[in-house]
Amino acid sequence: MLKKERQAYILHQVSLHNSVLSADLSSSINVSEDTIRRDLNELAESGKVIKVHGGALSKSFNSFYLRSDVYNVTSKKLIAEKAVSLIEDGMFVITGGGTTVVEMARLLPENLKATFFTGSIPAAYEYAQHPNIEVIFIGDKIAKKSQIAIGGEAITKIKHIKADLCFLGINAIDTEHGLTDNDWDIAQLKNAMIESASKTVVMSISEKLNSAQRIRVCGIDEIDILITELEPSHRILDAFRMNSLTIL
Amino acid sequence: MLKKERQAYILHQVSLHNSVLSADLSSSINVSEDTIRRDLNELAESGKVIKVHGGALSKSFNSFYLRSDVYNVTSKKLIAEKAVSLIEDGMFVITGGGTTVVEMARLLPENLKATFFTGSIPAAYEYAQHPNIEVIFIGDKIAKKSQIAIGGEAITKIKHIKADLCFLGINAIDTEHGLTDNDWDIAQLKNAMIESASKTVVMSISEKLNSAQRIRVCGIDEIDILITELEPSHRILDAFRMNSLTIL
DNA sequence: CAAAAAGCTGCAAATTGTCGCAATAATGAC
DNA sequence: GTCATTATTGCGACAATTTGCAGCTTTTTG
Repeated sequence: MLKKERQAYILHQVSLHNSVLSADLSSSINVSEDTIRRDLNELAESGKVIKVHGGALSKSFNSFYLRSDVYNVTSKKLIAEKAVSLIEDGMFVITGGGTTVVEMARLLPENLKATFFTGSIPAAYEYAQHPNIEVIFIGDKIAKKSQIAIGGEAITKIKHIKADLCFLGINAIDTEHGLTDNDWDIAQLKNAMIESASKTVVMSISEKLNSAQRIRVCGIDEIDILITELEPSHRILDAFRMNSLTIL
Repeated sequence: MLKKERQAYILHQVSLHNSVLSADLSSSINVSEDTIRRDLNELAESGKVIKVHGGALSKSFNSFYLRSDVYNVTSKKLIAEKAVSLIEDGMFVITGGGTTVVEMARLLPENLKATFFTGSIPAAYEYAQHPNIEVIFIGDKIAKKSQIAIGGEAITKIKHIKADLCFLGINAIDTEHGLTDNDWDIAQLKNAMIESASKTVVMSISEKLNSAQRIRVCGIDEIDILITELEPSHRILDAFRMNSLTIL
């Protein structure tokens, strides 16, 4: 079998099954795995497949999420960067959904090894792109608006988790009412997450500070760390600092 | 043998087998390999064949494999359309992941009201875009390659579901080995889904018919409906029809 | 962390390709 | 018919490509 012919066969198999193993190919065409590897390298270099340990993947498979964020991206990136610095190797982290969390997911350093729990589809998708992170999806009925799993099932599952950190993007926070939200199910979920984690980190752009919504998630005293896009010393944050929150 | 005659013979062989080896030609026409090479060079220069190390390939050879990408999309759409026609209002449907399933998700009619269970992130994302569909995500550890939840947790959850229909995109199927896959976890998952549903529908482009992978998912008798891009009466499908599968 | 699997590097053997050259066949002019 | 010219072919030496193997490193997995 000619080299090109073999590579064409490999491409064909990849497009057929979305992935191939070097060992399978080797035995089905009767050439050494070295040869297959060299073929895969060439195909990967010319961009026809994506090479992975042990085989190759179809290129078209992984790209269904378009990055179409618009609003407050730079603030959210700033927040996300501060958030990432809190995560250490080996940690169990539970996170909600929302754009800030997704932004954080994208900024996780490549070599970080940790386990992430989430019920948010976009967040889970981002975590799954990361090479060293274990992703556990907390399933239940999916709320359309927020693309997050809500319901008793999810809450029970969350209660069985003991995480080191909980990251939440939030809708409203003030020192009087604490953390509030406008969706009952989401509020329950966030509450459960907070109770399951040793430390709770809330992330918010400064606009949302000192505002309140209808439904209470938890009191200010259950939150440990507050991250905004501002300097930690900014005076808007004074009130929170006085409630013994750590400000980043 | 005249030069032109020889080249015509070579062209004939190429169109017949899609590829030729210089050594084979040399021995079958009794000329030196040098001569063959010179012929191949000329044929390649005038664009009649594609020359490669050791021989030559038919020009249509490459486009045959390149076309298959595009061509597969349309077949997958065809398959998805047939699949959609099986779903009725009020049904409980459980589905796997994979491109065919995602394609089906995109084609669900706007007014359809049904409940969908899945553990696939891309599929759940698509279902969640639909206005009238309830989406239940079956959570567990996410397998990176396939973006699908796998593990005992997911399987237990699936076993508690009683669905009307199960849709699976598949890797390989034949009448002898039944449904087979190349990933152990995915195979377990598919098996659980099949057992939880009254009717199982498998979707496959015809190229995957009559092929087998390493791990068995279930026997052919546990499958009810087979959908391919072909006409149901196509003779490739005869073997499956004889196993009392409904073919669409 | 240790065993197993996969990958990489350098190397040697085999195959294939190229170039120049000479022998031969074909062609056309005389 | 003869001769010169040209095209074609095969040969030998050398270059390039391809492939498998052994030893070692990296990655994965339990």
